[in-house]
Amino acid sequence: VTHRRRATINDVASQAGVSPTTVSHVLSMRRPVAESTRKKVLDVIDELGYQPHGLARSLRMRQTNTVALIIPDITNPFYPVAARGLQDVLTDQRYTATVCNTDGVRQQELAFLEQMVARPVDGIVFVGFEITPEDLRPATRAGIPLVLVGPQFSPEIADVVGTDDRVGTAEATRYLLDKGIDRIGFIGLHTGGVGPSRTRVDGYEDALIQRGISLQPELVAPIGNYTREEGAQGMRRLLGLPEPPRAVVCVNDLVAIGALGVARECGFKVPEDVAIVGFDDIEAASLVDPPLTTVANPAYSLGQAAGRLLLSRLTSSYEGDYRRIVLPCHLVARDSA
Amino acid sequence: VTHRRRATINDVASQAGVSPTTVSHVLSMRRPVAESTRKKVLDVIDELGYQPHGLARSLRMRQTNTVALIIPDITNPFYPVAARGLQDVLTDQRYTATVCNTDGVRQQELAFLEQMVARPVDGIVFVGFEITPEDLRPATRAGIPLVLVGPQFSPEIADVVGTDDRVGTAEATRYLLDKGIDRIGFIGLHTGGVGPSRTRVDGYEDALIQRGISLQPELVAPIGNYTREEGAQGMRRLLGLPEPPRAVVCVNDLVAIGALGVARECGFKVPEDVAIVGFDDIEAASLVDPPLTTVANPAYSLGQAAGRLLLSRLTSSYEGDYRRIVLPCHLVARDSA
DNA sequence: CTGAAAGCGCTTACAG
DNA sequence: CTGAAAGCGCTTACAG
Repeated sequence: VTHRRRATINDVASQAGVSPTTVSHVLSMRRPVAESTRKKVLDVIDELGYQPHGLARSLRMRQTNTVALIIPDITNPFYPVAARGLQDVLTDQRYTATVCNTDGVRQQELAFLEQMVARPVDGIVFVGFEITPEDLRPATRAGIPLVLVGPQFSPEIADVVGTDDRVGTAEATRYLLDKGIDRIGFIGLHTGGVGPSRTRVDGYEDALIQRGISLQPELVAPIGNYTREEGAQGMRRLLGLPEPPRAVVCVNDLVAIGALGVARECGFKVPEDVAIVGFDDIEAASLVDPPLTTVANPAYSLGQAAGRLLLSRLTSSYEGDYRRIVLPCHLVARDSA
Repeated sequence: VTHRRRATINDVASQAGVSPTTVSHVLSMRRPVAESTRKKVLDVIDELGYQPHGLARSLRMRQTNTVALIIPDITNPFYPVAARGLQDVLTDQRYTATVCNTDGVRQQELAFLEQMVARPVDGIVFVGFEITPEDLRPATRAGIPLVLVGPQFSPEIADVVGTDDRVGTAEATRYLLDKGIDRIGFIGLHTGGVGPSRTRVDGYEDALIQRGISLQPELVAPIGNYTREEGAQGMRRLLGLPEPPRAVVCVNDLVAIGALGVARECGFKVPEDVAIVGFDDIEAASLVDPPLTTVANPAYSLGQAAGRLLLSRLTSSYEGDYRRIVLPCHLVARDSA
């Protein structure tokens, strides 16, 4: 346990016989320093193992090089990929990300937002389910750039990135209709706030309406979380209907995989008796039996895009209008539908 | 874009007609404040929307409430679960985690370690592949508590948590031997540093030796990364042998899933022609076809344990010897072996 | 080419 | 019950 006090810039200065000002400048190179003193200072820095204290520098420079990533749950396989996209972009500019899991619970979303604003971080990437523009006030008031992730947001109060999932689910639904199936269900209308499920349900409805098929409310199964368990539950409800659907569009792959399990348990053959399509194309989608037909969601690119939007305001000092980036998604036809 | 300057403790103080000292104390409750002034201060705080500046507080209190999680890749499904375990423990004590992806590259591991020490963070959870005790000097010198994750570490320089995977792979190997298979391969000896693969190979060898079966070096396929692709490659090599193995133990599930795909491509039936067992029991393991026999790795508990070890030094000011927590793992028999 | 001093926004001995 | 002042470790006008 041999830790002596960490060396400060003053230690370096006195040992090198110069002022802290000069030490600071040899490090930042923001003004010329005589070669001889520069060398001397560098030697002492090396000898003492001096490293500038990041916090002190941040306080002074009003810049922390830290960004918050607020998501529902890193354990949901969509987010690690998005997080990686974000981090790869941030790392290039020496920014790091603090990740917060909210479980999509409004109270937690608000708490983390406030905590991150208080710290403060330089920017926030927010994947919020229950959040409304009003809730973002703390961040905007503090002048902290924000990127909202989700197709349901409009760029009124922050930059926005999202997937064009309304078109995506519509495409998936049309794919089913084209197979001659017209009794199609949907699992995953979020019982809580608005959430991204709204746009996906919309796409599903778009396709049906476009083909002149009347919407049947009982074919839409709401769930509280986007997990296998809830997907299974939703599927049980749908299959328990007097006249069960012949195909089901799911709000995401996890839910679809849950539904898949239940279908088989209940003796339904997939896709013959009931076809299933997911959303996201997580790694597991291609691994289940049968491999899942799904809509590929460009998670990594989404994370990158969010990072770039943020960095444009942090490092390129962009101050223009809020922007909206909508990434296309596309159907990946496999065997479950 | 209506952000006025963030209110400081001085703003509150002057507006409330008291000293910053008093404002600080009504917030920290570390000394009594007259009820009337307390109320007055609270009102002003509310009015101005004042929130203490976390950085300033951290600098003064020498405590940042931030922990670094340094891992190879959040995209590898083992880590999100471990990260969640860690974060759930941290959140209770108002700590947050910054996550760093090193891709298991030594240079990156060192760079992030240094960066986090410089910040500084209060503690570090390190899942290092290429790291040696020497490399941790920057952290220990700075007196920053460290938790090393991996079965290959001994608690000489930091607290350690790991899975008993030597015993786990031995159990898996014995399971195959008990099925009458004695030509068994191993995919995933890491070509780079020591890494956790060493202990898993050891377990595999333990079981063979125990049964008096001689080790065949050509049956051990080294790979550079623990991915599906590399797993596939390793399997191709093994199946290309003049006398291919009848079963394969894989360093983790991703590798096993890669191997599974290749086996089928090459016309081998699993488990009849070649049995496959993985390690970790990630979510996808139960979803592939056939469902993977694997060794369950308690990722979430591992993350929790790491968090608790860290917090014991950060909040309970434990200063005793370094501890080592080894969590048991167990075989989950499914259909691939 | 270099330094003294102020200040980022807090907390906490010290004093009354 | 309360406040003035020092200090956490930096950076940066300002001055010479």
